Amino acid sequence: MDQTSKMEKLQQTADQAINLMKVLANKDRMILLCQISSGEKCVSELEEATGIKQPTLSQQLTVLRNEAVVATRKDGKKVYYSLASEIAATLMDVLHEHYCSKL
Amino acid sequence: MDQTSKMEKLQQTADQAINLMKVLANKDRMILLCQISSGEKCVSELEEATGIKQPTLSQQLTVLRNEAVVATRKDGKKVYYSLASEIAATLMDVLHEHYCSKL
DNA sequence: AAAATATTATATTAATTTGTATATTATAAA
DNA sequence: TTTATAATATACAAATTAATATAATATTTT
Repeated sequence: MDQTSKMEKLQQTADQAINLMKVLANKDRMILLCQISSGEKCVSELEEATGIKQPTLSQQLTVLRNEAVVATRKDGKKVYYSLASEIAATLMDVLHEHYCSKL
Repeated sequence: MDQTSKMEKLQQTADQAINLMKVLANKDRMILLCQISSGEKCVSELEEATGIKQPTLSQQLTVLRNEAVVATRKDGKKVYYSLASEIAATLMDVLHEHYCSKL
C-alpha cells in the first residue's frame, strides 16, 4: 500500500473515531452516558437525575441511539436505555477512572 | 452532599472531560495525534505525512498545545511535538486498539 | 383521557473551520 | 552585516456547522 492510500485508509478510520468523539463531546450526552454507565435507566429517571428538559433529553438520546452508543428496551410506557457500544463503554471507563476516581 | 451539589460537581467534571473530547473530535487533530502518538514529530514532518496545509496545521497544533495534550521542543528552526497528556495518550491507545488493530 | 416519550419545526446564538495574508525566528549566504 | 530563505506562528475575516431553547404536536401504552 502506498503512502497516499495509507493516508486515505487512516482518514476513513479517523472518521469513525471522530464521530464517536463528537457524540461524547457534549455535556448533556456525557452526563447521560455517566448515568447510563451504571446500569440501564428510563427517560423519566434520566430527566429527574440530570435536570435536562424532556425535548432536549429526547433529542440527545436520539443522537446516542443513532450512533449505536445506546440501545433501548421498552417496558409498558417506559423506555429503558443502556450502553450498547463496547468502545464507548471503555472510553467512559477510562474517563471515569481519570476524572472521577477522586470525587 | 445533596443531590443538587452532587450534580454540580458532576457537571464540572464533565466539563473537563468534554473539553478533551472536543479536542479529539476533529479530523485534523485526530490524525495529528495518531502521528505524534508513535513518537515526536516536527511540523514539517507532520505536514508531509498528513497533507494538512501549514496554517491549518499550525492552528490545530495550537489547539492541542492549549489543552496541554502536546508539548513542544525547539531545535534550531524546527519545533518538535510530542504527547504530553496521560489521559489523551490512554484514549488514543484505546481508539487505536479498537479501530486500527485490523488495519 | 392521561402518562411517557418522541418528533418536528424554528429561532437564536455560538463555536469551529478555512483561507489569506502577514509576522516571527533561526540559520545560511553574499 | 545585510539579505535571503526556511520553518513555524499569528491575526482576522468569511464561511460553515453545531448548540440551545422553545413550542407545538405526535405516538404509544395503560
